[in-house]
Amino acid sequence: MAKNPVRSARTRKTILKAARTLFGGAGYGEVSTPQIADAAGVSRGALYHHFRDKEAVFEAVVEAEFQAIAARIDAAATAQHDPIDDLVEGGDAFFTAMSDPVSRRLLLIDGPAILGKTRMDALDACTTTRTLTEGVEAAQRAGRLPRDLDAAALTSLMTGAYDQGAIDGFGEDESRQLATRHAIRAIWFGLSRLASAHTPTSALGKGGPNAH
Amino acid sequence: MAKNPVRSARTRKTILKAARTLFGGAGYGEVSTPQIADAAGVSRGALYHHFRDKEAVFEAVVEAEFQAIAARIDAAATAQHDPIDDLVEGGDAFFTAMSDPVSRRLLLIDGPAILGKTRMDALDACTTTRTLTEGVEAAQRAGRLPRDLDAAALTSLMTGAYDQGAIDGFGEDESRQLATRHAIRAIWFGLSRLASAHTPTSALGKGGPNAH
DNA sequence: CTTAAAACAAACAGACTGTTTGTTTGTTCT
DNA sequence: AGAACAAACAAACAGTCTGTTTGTTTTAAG
Repeated sequence: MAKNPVRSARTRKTILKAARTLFGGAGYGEVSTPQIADAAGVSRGALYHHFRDKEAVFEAVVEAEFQAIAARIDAAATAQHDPIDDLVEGGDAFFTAMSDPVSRRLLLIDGPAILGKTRMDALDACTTTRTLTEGVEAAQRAGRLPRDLDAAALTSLMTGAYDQGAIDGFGEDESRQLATRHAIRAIWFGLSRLASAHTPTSALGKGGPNAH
Repeated sequence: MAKNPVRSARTRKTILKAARTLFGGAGYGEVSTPQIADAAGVSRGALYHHFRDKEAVFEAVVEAEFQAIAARIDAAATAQHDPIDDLVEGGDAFFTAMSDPVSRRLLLIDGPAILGKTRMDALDACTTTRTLTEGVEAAQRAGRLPRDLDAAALTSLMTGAYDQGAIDGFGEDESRQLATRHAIRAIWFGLSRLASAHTPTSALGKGGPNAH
């Protein structure tokens, strides 16, 4: 299939590097294939030799970005004693990784719009979401998160919270970043309180403080 | 400015209706201005007479969508005794409104990517986000949410949770929708537990169950 | 050294965007 | 009512982009 794998890999990498900067800076719709080819120092023909179309270039960029982020999260994952602490730890690593505006644009803004939920989930399933899902399930098994909550639904909600927190909170100053980290910690610990109190969460609501 | 306001409003509305269906169905990038003009039964000239460019059409569609959703949420907002119940109520109305896949695509997927955070926030500030922000601040004043949490940061996180919950949970079956509503209720009640317990949230973490 | 396939370059066809130029419709003032 | 004028709409145009096709260079294998 590959007659000259070393050259192929080199130009492919060059194209992806240029594309990442452009897509992450201006957004998918504002970047043209001539721009990418010029920035990479290759012809448009070369680009279309290595990638089916513009969207395939973007998808490859996003996939690489996911893997890079996942690697950084895994590197920061030092197993704590408490599964809740593990979740907080992983989330903090995610936030730190998302300090890069290019990563934010690629993974959180343009990715879902261009590739769609299905393909984004497929790319994400093996990386950042996996960490969160496993963490939630482990915490439920340990009784540190309410067992009657649907793990997939909760994971989805918390993913959204992390993503939005990164978008809104990490283009800003340091104090806002701390406030974001603090708030998400509070969400985890609040849920953990519900698990400690032996009240089914379905019995909650429609009452004053500490209704029972 | 408008010499013939009745005709103007009529065609503008026709264009927006056609554009909403197309944008909400196929996505901004896959819809062309000839398509919109054809679907609306007008010429492309008419379209560009009423709107500066394709993006302006999309922005108008999103703005109208925001207002429609906000109206539905306000209509469902029956002030409860407890501010937490108010928050849950408003969120449920949001989820119900987001059962429409067109709304989801416009407001949650394409909107942020095409218009960007700044313009989306400007459109959202007077509608759905306002409800949530006010609810959070009211709950904090009432001591039903931890006062040491940054209201803006928490609102941002919960907005993300609601958005992702709508995207992931409301294209699916009924049981998943219930699980999503249940999980977000648990988040609110968990936070409310932290406020009831007189523990500063900053003191939480790095400990077993009910550490103190 | 020859050769065949991969890697790359360049030219091309179709489509789309935004602008310009021209025509119709409706209002307003006398 | 009729002239004058501006908004509303239609159609043609220029420039750009995407994806394909055709042609050239490079490189590994025989």
